[in-house]
Amino acid sequence: MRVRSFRIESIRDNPPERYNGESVGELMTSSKSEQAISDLLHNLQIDVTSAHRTQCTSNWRDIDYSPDYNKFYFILDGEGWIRVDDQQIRPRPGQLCFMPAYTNQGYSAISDKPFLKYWCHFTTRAGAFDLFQWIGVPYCIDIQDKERMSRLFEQLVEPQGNSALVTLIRQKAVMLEILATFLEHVPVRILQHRSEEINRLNIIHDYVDKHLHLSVSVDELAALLHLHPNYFIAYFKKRFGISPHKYVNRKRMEKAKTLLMTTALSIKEVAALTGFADTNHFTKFFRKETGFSPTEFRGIYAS
DNA sequence: AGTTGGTCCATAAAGCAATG
DNA sequence: CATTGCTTTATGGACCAACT
Repeated sequence: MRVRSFRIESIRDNPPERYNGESVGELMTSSKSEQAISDLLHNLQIDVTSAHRTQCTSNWRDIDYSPDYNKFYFILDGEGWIRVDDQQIRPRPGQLCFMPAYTNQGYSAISDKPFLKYWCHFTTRAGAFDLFQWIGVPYCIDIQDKERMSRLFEQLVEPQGNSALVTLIRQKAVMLEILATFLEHVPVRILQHRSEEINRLNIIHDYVDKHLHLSVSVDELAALLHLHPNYFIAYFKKRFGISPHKYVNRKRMEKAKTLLMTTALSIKEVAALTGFADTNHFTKFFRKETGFSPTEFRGIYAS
């Protein structure tokens, strides 16, 4: 049996950064935070559970509930009231409202002119949580190009495709486009209660990045976070949706692909730079992951 | 020489349950 | 929440063969 020793000495040169505990959370201005989020986005799973264009009635109302899906309202006309956590909003036509999953919400008509709106329910799974359990965004924004947003929602509501398969894929594509447009126009911050996890993911990311040419063991990574290897594996997988070892391998493949596309290094050299002592194994692994042998891949994608 | 592929097997990684 | 001991699973390196 392998004894997993806890190696304190390997921690010193890379101490985990403590989050400073500010209430607002960290604005995602640094590439460091974006890095962790884009790591999470590697296994983003998007699902649209419903999408409609609805003329609400005056009894449109629910004042206390917590859905397990996110919602967008794109207001076309009318007026109404929305609450997310303790923030109350009176959205106007032309505004896009976002209500994150797992937060307490309420909504109500407030006059005899209830909302006419596009709306959708969707999830954006990233690791253990929904993307919006990692990041915080404003709940209501003005949309500049209202025609375009209307078109997108129309496509979301009535996705076009010559088969159920294509229709579903189109719908996901449109949902992603709406999401991207939304995220493009809002400040994104790391949610405070997730910042420690984001920091931890960043520590792992940086270490793996720097040591990819060596073989990075799970024990080393566990030591970085001062956690027992067995616990670390479970922790990492639960939070980030991928086992540490698979994460490292993903990084190795990303680097291998880049090297194959952008350099003329031999396969042997690429293997060495991505932590494979053995070219045979590198080739086999690469084919398993990409469906191509390294030289095939280079032939297809190298510029 | 360089690359790809197959099989074997030691051991690292992952999973599990008990415990503090 | 985190650690620990134990079991199961999967990986990756060694070695060999074939092909360009």
